[in-house]
Amino acid sequence: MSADINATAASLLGFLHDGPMTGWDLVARAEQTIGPFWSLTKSQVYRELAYMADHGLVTPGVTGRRDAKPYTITDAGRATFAEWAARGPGEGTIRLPLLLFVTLGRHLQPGLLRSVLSEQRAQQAELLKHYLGLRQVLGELEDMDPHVLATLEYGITVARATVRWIDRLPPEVGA
Amino acid sequence: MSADINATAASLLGFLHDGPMTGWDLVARAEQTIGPFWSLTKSQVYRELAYMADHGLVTPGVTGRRDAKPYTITDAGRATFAEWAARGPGEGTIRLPLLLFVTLGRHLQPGLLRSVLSEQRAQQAELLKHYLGLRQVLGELEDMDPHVLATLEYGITVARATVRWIDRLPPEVGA
DNA sequence: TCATGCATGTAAGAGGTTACATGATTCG
DNA sequence: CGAATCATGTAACCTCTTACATGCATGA
Repeated sequence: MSADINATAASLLGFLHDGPMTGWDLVARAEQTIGPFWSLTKSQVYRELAYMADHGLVTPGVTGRRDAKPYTITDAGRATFAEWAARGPGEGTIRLPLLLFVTLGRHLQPGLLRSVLSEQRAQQAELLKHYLGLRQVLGELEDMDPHVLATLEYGITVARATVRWIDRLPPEVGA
Repeated sequence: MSADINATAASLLGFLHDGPMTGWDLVARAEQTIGPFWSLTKSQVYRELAYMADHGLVTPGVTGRRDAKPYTITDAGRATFAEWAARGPGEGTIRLPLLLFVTLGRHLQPGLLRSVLSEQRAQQAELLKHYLGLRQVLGELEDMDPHVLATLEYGITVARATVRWIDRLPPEVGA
């Protein structure tokens, strides 16, 4: 019946439940709230917005400052989103070159894997620190959505697990 | 100088360091060793193998049983792989609809998020059990590559972390 | 006024998925 | 003999990334 949408478009409809937003806003919002687990590029966003406007899932509002064009979700949009959500989250995509490096470790030049791992450890530790600071700040806000906090918590969990995993790697790895 | 390859092709070259393999073998190998963290489809594999054969990075051997065509990595292939590896692992891609669901939790029909989370918990717990069994078996093998074991360990770490994360989610999530 | 940030969009190409088509071999 | 598995490949399509092009607004 209603228009077919992909996961990217669906996520935009999801964000639009909070009120009208421009393409720019949507990119920023996604980046801030689920950045690492749900990437979006502006090209995708503008394309999906155009498609959805064509199909009546969103309606463009009056152009504001700097050509900003806010889109509002329609009833059809909400219905389409609900249908999409009812199908459940699919499998998702994970492609971690770091893990590929580890798997192929014995075919890499000596030392490369070790240096890659230690760099990665530093990055993850930094990220973890950043997340913890964010949790501190956001946790004190009055009407903070617990769902957004839960996503942050996942980031913390995974970053911490990754650091520990690197620390506990046996010395043969990368030797 | 040498041919430009993408990460997918590079991973195939990596696997081919272990000896000649057919496209079919490569898909199976990837699936078994880094399945969840490095997905490959056969279409991609056959495409990249053809491209690499064109550029002298691999050479097809004589067709064996059932049209099986084994590819052997060449010196140029090894050099190209080493160059690719020297550039380090890039950022990777992660796109988890589950996290999107959590983020958008308050816009989902009542109960949906909770049921999705409990299903996910069951899946992860199952996966964890599977990994632990695998570790048991592989750990006892004599000449098991510690790098492959390390990848498995990452899977265990992340699955465990995910289960705990779900268990510790505050009751407001999905309420 | 000049750099920076806001804001939209197009074009081209690379990468990835799905469906289709074909046939050999093995095992029960 | 029939089903399952091995094995290769093509075609169409969708999705995603990168580079390019344009211009308004703000603040130093």
